[in-house]
Amino acid sequence: MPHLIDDAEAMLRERGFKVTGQRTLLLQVLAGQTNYLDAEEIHALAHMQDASISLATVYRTLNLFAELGLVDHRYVEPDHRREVFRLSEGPEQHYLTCMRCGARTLIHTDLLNRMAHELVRRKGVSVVSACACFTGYCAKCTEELKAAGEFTPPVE
Amino acid sequence: MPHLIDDAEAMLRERGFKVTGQRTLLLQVLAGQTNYLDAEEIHALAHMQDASISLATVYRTLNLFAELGLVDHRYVEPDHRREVFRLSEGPEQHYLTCMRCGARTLIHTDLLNRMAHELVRRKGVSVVSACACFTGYCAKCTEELKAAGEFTPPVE
DNA sequence: ATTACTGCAAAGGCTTTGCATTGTA
DNA sequence: TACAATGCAAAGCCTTTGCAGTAAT
Repeated sequence: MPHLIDDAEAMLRERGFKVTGQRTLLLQVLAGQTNYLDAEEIHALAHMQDASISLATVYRTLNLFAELGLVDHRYVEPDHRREVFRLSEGPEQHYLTCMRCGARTLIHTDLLNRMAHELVRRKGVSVVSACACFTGYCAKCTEELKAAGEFTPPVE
Repeated sequence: MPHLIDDAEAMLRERGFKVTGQRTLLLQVLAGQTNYLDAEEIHALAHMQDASISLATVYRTLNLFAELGLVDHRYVEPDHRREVFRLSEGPEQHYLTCMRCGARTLIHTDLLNRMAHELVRRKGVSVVSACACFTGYCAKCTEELKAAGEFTPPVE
């Protein structure tokens, strides 16, 4: 875990960026999370360690990290309103977001990767990032809605 | 094609909504397009027929149509900034959007549908909509970048 | 005659940006 | 000492909303 942060800082220096307290702090915050968080959530966590860090810096830093490939950034909520971020180590994660309770159900992405590969092979394009957003109801809400007879059968 | 509009208008009436000139016009505009368009593009097209139609009405109408299932609405651009709309007849379409020239490459969605079905089967969830956004370079730009030696091999 | 719908302009929510200041190298 | 990075506040961008007026049933 500290490894990751050291590597990231080395990368920053290598590319001529400065290693500031804010950048180190944000790396620590991100390293402590496995889920995707939005900028405000990340800011709130960072703020506990350094009350002076600004939201603007959080945005600027996350965007820099994304450009450097240090973080994944995606839209996960059904409304695609806010972007979410996560350190980019580890496997890609995709979710189904529940329209009723907001719960996220993790999705295996082997099929998504297959789609990307097929695209490359068949169309000659290059895929830089793939994002899948599923919207619907989580298992619990699906049950409850069925039990209540309020269930309009969805697309599938 | 007029069929489609008549059906939509019948549906509006059935559900207690009024069939206004603006709604009919927007149905016509949408019926004349196969691609996804954003609200401003749709407004521009409608504006040519009725200079008094407002962007607010376009948004309200598109959202109503989406709730009624008359239009698909999704985020297609890499930045996910603006939502795009299309009449929901016809098969789902997904794209890879080129980061260099903006071109959209159509993607077959059988694998995406398989993903959705697997999700339902394995996790007990219900899938209402699935959205896949691929970002990268189109075939032409991939070629050109390779030729220019400017190509950093992407994720795939 | 109702009551939904529209246009306008203002507000909302998330993100970016200009500028003076601070801090890294 | 240079110059990138920061904080603050303002602006940007897309979308929604309140309200008074208009139009569909």
